[in-house]
Amino acid sequence: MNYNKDTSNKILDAATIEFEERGYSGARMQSIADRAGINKALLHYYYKSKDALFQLIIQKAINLFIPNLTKSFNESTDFFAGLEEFVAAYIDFLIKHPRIPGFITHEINNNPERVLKLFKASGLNLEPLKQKIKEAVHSGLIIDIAPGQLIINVISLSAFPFVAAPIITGILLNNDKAAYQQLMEARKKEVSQFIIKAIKK
Amino acid sequence: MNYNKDTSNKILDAATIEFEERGYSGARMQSIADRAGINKALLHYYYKSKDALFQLIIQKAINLFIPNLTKSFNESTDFFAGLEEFVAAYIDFLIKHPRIPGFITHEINNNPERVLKLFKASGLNLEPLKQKIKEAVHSGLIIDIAPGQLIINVISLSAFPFVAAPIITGILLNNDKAAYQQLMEARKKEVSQFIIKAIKK
DNA sequence: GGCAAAGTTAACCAAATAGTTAAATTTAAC
DNA sequence: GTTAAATTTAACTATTTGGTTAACTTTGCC
Repeated sequence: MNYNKDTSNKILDAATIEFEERGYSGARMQSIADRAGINKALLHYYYKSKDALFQLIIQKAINLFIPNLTKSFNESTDFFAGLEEFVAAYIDFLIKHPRIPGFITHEINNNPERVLKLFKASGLNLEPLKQKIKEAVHSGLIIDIAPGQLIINVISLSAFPFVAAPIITGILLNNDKAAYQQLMEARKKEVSQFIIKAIKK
Repeated sequence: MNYNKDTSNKILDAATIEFEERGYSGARMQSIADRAGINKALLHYYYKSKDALFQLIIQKAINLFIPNLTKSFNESTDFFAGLEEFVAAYIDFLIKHPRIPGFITHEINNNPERVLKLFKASGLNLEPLKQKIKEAVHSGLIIDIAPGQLIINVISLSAFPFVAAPIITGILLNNDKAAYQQLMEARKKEVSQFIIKAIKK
């Protein structure tokens, strides 16, 4: 069995686009082959099945989506600076991969067991982060807020505008895509400021 | 052509569940028939096609999803009270229809033109709300924030935790579904408080 | 019980889909 | 030019899917 690394990557890139755009059910192997500029037989030569390919793609998406939350905060001596840094980096990442949150949330709602297993396999550990939030509360630095709620708020404000991109663009911005991009860029700072103001004592 | 209203509704309910769970591509007419407790031939007798059925379901979902934003705020003399009222009612609605935001965002990313058309057909007009936010900024009641950004933040904080329900339940709450329900109930108040603190001068 | 309305069955259709296979062709390296 | 590696072609398979149809059965009403 021989593989060309270039071809393999072309397939992965094509499959990423296809699965992100259409989800597992809507994606088509022929379409992936077309996108990759190969024939379907070669696609099956390189990747055993649709399912095998999907597994790789969503695993990668999850590993990209899960920011190293604990690292970002643990390395920052200043709670608020760490938050700002995280939000900016995270939104920046999402600007480059705008479809990932929607892809993941759709698939995890379709097959919770399978996708959650991948989340857990990624080694995500939120306890240090929760602890750090608790300490900030305890020390009087921020208001009394449950760590889980704060984490949810941070991710919601960062990710949902990408999930809802067509609505925002179409309804709020009169189909002005450039305006949408500006809005997202602006959120790198606006979201963290919003959050900090909300929690600062 | 004769129709039994009861049967018609059973089909709509079944289709709602099927489309919300699997999306358009993943939904199966046989599955919808099974859920409704009828045979597939009758399903086609009542609804011409998968597409026709889907159109009805997503139209209804959008009409439910779009809260009457302007009404809620226009009727409230107090900006913050109006915000609190809206958030509580909106999250309450989402608790009852937890899959709607994920359904809509997935489908609108799959077929933006079609779904956006439905949004526009729903008569949503955000200008009065934007105006009200501008006035609150101008009068010094709230910080200087772009109306669009505030609207995005309110909807993000309200809706995304439902889109991300399996992640929150599985990762943050150790698969404790009751805890998830409590968390969502708590958000009726926590979200509005978070927002008000973030924007209040 | 009769009859019309509503629903079911069973078989069917065409198209699409993921996947397969062997032979042929092209590419790349020497 | 030769050869091995990589890719393509063309045809195929089995299954699934949305949709159809006519005959039959069940239900509800009078």
